[in-house]
Amino acid sequence: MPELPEVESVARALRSSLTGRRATGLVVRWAGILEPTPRAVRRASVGRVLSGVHRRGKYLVLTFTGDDGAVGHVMLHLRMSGQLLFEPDDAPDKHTHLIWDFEGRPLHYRDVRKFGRWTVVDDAVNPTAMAHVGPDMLEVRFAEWNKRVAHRKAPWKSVLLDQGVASGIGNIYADEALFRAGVHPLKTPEGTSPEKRRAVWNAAKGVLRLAVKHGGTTFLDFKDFHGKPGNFRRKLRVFQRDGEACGRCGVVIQRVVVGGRSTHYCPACQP
DNA sequence: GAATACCTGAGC
DNA sequence: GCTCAGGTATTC
Repeated sequence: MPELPEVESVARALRSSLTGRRATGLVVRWAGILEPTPRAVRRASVGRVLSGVHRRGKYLVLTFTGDDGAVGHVMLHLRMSGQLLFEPDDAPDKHTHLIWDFEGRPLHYRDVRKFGRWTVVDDAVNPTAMAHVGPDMLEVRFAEWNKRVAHRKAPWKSVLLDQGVASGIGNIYADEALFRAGVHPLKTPEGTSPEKRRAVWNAAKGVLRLAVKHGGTTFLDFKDFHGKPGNFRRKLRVFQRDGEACGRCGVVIQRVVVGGRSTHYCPACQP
């Protein structure tokens, strides 16, 4: 579930609670999460101090520095259901796959669907493994983003979800951004005026920023670092509101499938 | 692009 | 029992 705002909330929590602390142990309960191997992840991190947390789109890179100056980088992607819980009240359950120890303080990684990955990578900011990931949606300027989308013939919905164009938008915020911009999800960037493209860029950044401010959106199981849900859900205008009246115009919100993803829009506000 | 694969759980 | 789910990589 986690999209850019949810991952940003995780990044901030890691920075404030764990940077400067040493990873003193790692219990692996489901090894498929760790790439290329559990041993490699352990070697990159355990015994070293967490010295940096970088985020680009939905990706995090944690940097660990040893007393000898050696450095390891571990890229983390939560995919659909990954959660990081710091000093949780709940005991580990069958979905708790990793238990990190930071000098006596436990950090649990839970992931019901086991899609998330922790991968040893070669750099904090531009790892080879992220070569196909575009600039962060909150960072990219309009001129650069416009260059990347202008000639695309795929539906807007698919282009917003393409992490190679710009990274961070997922299914929820793609629908919300297009609603706010007043653009139909099946229209294409190529067939959209530059002014309207700017409106999409602006709406995407706006909704992401607002969601960051509200701690993200909780649908199924997003929990923040301290086990609390995000409270942006009540701000959603179209996502999973098909069949309801649009809050702006009263017309019934529709659901269609675009690129295999469920897509929600108001046919009147998004012509 | 579309289908499929990776997984488990919720809801019907 | 079947369909769907906030993501992404891979394969026609």
